[in-house]
Amino acid sequence: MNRLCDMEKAPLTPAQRDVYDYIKSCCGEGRPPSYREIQAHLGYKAVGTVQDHVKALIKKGWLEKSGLKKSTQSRSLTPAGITQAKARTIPVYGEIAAGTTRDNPQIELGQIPIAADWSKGDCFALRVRGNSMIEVGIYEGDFVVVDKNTSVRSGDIVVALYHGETTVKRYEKRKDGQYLVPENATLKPVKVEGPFELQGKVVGLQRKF
Amino acid sequence: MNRLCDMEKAPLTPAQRDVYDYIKSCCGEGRPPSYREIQAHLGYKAVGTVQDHVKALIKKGWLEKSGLKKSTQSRSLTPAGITQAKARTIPVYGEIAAGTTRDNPQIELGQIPIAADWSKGDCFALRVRGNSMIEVGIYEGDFVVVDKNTSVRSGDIVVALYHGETTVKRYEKRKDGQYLVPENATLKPVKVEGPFELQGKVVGLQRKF
DNA sequence: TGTAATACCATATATCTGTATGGTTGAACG
DNA sequence: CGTTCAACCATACAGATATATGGTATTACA
Repeated sequence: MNRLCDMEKAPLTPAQRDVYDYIKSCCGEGRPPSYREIQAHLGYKAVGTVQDHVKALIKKGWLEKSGLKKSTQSRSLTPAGITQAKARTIPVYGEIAAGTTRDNPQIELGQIPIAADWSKGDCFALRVRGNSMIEVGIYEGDFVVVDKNTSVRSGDIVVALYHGETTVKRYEKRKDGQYLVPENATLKPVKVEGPFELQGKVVGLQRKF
Repeated sequence: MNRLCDMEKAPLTPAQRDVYDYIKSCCGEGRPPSYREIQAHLGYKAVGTVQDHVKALIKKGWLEKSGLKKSTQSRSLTPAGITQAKARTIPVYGEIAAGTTRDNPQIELGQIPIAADWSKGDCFALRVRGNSMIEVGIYEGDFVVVDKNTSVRSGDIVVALYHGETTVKRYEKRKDGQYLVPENATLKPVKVEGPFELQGKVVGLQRKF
């Protein structure tokens, strides 16, 4: 299989790839490694060996030093191209519980990045349960990105809290009241009666296969 | 609107929240800060102040030290309980042209962020055209995230270049040959004959509403 | 009044970390 | 043959880093 991008980078030697892979994996798990951690992991007997490889990797454009100042360069090695550019991270909730009071808190499952241009406002992500929206391509397990502050109009897909349950539905304002409409032929629209809360408008979706 | 998260932990004092927020933001941008970086950022005149707050944050369960050994604890402070999402930007191609040579380069439409844990390998995003995969929730206009290096197995959703066209399909290896199978009842599987190329495996999807 | 908690400051130190310097070995190349 | 280069090893050191110790001032509380 040919390579479609990253052609500008010079190819790596096996030893260099080992070093690069380890640095990359460390960064993915939290923080960049120190030179001596790389040394230990790959079984070298000298730091200088790591220095040589890192120097080569930087020269070839595979690594960058995030440390701006010379004074704070400890653990600053990161793979080039992994940037925070125009991304922002938002919290992921497994479930939006009723009330959301101090006694009934939200559980944050993690953080996911979204493109900054998806929304300017206050957002969160919600893991979708159920198949009520499969006809618009929203599946169980997907993460919907929800904007809390955008005003909701009739026809928008929303996250609503109703009868103590959080659901993703299409919101419709009809003559005889408000409706939460599923996009699944086997389910029927629900007329909203009593208290309910619009948690926000769905502005995006992410799915991991 | 009310706050949806982080209520289960003991509440933070304003000073503690400042420290926590800074650590969290640093982790999102690449690497955890050192005590002295926290000190400088918040304008303290002593490291001990930071020590006190960090100690309190750990005790209350807001922070964790990822450094397992006592010997390597530099820059090991990370928010507890949440897997810090590393954002990674990948190029978006509108179309994957045949050949992909130096004379026929890829046109990069932009960059989008993905969670770094989606894939370790070389990735790109592709804007989906057509409705051949609507039954697995891939719609026109969606961005599929494609991993170039992951090995493709029968049954995977792939991006393939065939007859000069780039398509998203399910790849199947049958007794009588290779097939590109659409997930749309109105379309039929295509048996691959002649040259074709697997551009990569679809590992994720993003949609903007 | 005593005591505990918060929020600071000042100083000291063992260890970690990046970097510099110089050397060895073996393969590739003209 | 000499040269280059990748891939190592050994040692040294200035500055960064986490940590420990011991302060002061304020507030809250019983």
